[in-house]
Amino acid sequence: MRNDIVPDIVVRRLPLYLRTLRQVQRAGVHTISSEELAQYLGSTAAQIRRDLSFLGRFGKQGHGYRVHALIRELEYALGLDRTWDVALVGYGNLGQAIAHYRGFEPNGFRIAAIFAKSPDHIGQVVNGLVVLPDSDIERVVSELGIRIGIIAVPASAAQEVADRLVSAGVRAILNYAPVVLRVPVSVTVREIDPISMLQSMTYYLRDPSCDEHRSYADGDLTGAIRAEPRPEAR
Amino acid sequence: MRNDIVPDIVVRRLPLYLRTLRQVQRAGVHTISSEELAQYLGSTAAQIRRDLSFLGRFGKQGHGYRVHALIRELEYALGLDRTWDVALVGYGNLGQAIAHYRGFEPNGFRIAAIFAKSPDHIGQVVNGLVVLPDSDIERVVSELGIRIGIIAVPASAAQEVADRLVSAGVRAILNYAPVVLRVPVSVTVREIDPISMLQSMTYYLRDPSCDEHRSYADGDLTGAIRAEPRPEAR
DNA sequence: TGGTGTGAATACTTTCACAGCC
DNA sequence: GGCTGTGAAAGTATTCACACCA
Repeated sequence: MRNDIVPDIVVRRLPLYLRTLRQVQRAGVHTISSEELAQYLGSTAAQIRRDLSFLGRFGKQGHGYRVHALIRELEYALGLDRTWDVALVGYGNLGQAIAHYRGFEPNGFRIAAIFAKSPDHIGQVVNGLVVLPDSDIERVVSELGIRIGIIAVPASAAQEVADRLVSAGVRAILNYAPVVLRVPVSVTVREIDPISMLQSMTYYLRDPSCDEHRSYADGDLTGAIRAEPRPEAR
Repeated sequence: MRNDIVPDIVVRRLPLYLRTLRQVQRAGVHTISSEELAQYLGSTAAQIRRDLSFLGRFGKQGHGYRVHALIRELEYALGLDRTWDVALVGYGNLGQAIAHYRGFEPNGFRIAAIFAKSPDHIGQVVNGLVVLPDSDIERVVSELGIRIGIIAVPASAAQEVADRLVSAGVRAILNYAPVVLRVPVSVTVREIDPISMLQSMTYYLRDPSCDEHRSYADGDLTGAIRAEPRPEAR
């Protein structure tokens, strides 16, 4: 296992490799080449080989990768050979949708505490979990040793929530609020911002007539996994 | 207005600039320097100046940028000087949460049609909109001239939905399903995948003791807007 | 004086292409 | 023969640093 630092851009792609490998495994595939995997991912064989080489040498020349073994390696590298407790803050529309989402558990994440500010929400029960007042964040999160937080509160409250989570020991935050959070470098933040995504896509939609800067030349696929989807092509 | 092609990575940052500018505008600020804006964004002044220079020369030496004028320029560049109709496909937990989200309209997006597969969902009414059967996608989307789709269906159905949306004329897709969609290059796709985000963050959480590759040297902030948040620091 | 816009330098990422191995 | 792992090249993105300007 090489421990050259793995670039963050590579780390972000690893879960997609994992997801795809699990999929082909379910389909009964035991061995896969970088070329085949690239096909599934809309990526390139070279990129996949390079990315995986940051973690180690898992392939067999002439054969490709053993799907099962590679899944294990990725799970290990990503720290997914265990279950992670998560604290959810916010129980409005979005927070409730997140709390009811059934995709966390099968992927190794468990919502272990839910916090809200509104008295309407506090005390509600979801999946056997009582929604707690946000003033309990510090105590409960640190008592449970939770390292991951999900922020689903309005923008105006997000920074305060982030500060509390961090002071309670959280070191990874999934932020649904449309604000840039200020956190120490020891904390990783990932933003989910549908509005920004829509707003950046409209750049490519404006004015479908004067398209001279978008000359969709080849029949290539989007390749959502590539560094830059380049909807404007070459 | 320069029309050098704007790199996609820059296009993706423009909405964040817009969001921040609107925020400071609400706070009564009329003029802002790249340095101040960078402060708000956890970015750098040079990056902001470079990014904006792809769109034109909007600043005044010695003064900075007029907030109002810059907002207008960004709105124009992003095609946000109008309202965009959006088709939502999927009306499960997630689709319902999206349908009820109040953040689209104030940002220039309007859910103009909702489609579902399940008979339980078809016929329901939200915001005066009847949930239609997904077999209507082609007809309704093309009749309404909708160019933007949101996919909130299970992974197994996502590709088929994408194909239908595209054949109905959609050219931008916000995809909540955990699959890589195959679409023509003329279509832009942005993925929202909380599980992948969590799974990539756990990379930085494994094994808090042997931290030799993470030596959070400086007191820098996360800078979620930078190309690479580099939680592993230098 | 203070801050923009941008060449030039640096840093990072992807792709090419091939030696080496199963 | 077929496919990995990786140097080297090419391509992008960020940062520096400064001429220039209001």
